[in-house]
Amino acid sequence: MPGTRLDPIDRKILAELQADGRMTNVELAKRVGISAPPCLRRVRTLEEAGFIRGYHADVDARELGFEVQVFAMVGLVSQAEADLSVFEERCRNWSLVRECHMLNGEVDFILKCVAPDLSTFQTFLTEELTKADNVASVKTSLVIRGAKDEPGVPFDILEERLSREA
Amino acid sequence: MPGTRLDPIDRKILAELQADGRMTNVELAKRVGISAPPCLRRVRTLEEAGFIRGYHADVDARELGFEVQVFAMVGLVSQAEADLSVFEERCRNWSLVRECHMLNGEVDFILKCVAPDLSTFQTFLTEELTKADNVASVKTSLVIRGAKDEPGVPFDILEERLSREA
DNA sequence: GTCGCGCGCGCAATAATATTTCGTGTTAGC
DNA sequence: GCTAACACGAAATATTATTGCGCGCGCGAC
Repeated sequence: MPGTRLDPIDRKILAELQADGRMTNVELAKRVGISAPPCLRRVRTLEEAGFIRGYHADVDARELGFEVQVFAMVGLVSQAEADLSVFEERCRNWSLVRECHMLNGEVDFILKCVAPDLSTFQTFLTEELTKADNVASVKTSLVIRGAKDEPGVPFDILEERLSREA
Repeated sequence: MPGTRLDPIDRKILAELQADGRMTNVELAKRVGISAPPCLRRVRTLEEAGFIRGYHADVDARELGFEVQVFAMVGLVSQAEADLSVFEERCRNWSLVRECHMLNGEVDFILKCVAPDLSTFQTFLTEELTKADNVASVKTSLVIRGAKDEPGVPFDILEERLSREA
């Protein structure tokens, strides 16, 4: 809701919980400078308003044996809305595919995929992805190494922007 | 540690905490079928062993006014290790850049960026990224819409694979 | 085989945290 | 200036986390 403007305390709460989602409410309250009860109420409100979608443990995929990470650029034959939706739904059902974003430009979709090894991915690629209806082209790139991986919101930019407005 | 093999209960714990990182320990214990104290001990062990890197609230960027998401493919002039490291370090310091992965193939890096609006991103692109030392080429693609975004490990594939081994 | 030994569980007690209840101060609107 | 809505914080209560044992199981030594 754009009408529901957040105050500095709410933004601090979001930033803190983004950094550490299991922080206790008393610790959070201390950090944002209010007492525990109103702090908890704010968190609940933020959750219900959709600012917080959920909480997740960040599990190390590599430690669990998922050695391979691949970006796949997919071009479709038809870009009619119905066909786009069908492809998106298919991506949601492939658990190797962790992300699927529709792009502008020459490529229609970018997929981020994870697999235990290359052969598992290759099987998926040749037997599932490229064979899927409406898929015209697939170009893949293996991730050699990750340099930064911090899903989330850059709160520093948000604060900077807000202070400039004021 | 590849020596430290996880048992089915540990994997269930990881899967549950990935799905809901704020689940109480008693609830988690109930779900994995053991009592609370050993469950908590397992969680702590998994954290210390690095299987769990941390916990994060999933904050809705769009609700906070970050309307623009962009993938940038970056080519460098030099791929010498020292130069790669320099570029990676720079990415870590750009808060617009949330992810940075080194790729094989024609492109050296893929960056996932987030910005409040297009002009903010364009400024970053023209004033920072393309002007940075060693950057040879940048090709950007705007995300039109997201169809799936579930960072994490596909535990169903892990279980399938383990049962096949047995 | 059987005797320990180590490991991991669960019960019970304690400490910490979450959550509810309620009284108070502050502020916007009239 | 008065009132109503709102958000805070103190205190009480309910839940949860955490610690401290004692027990049973499985495994290796003898």
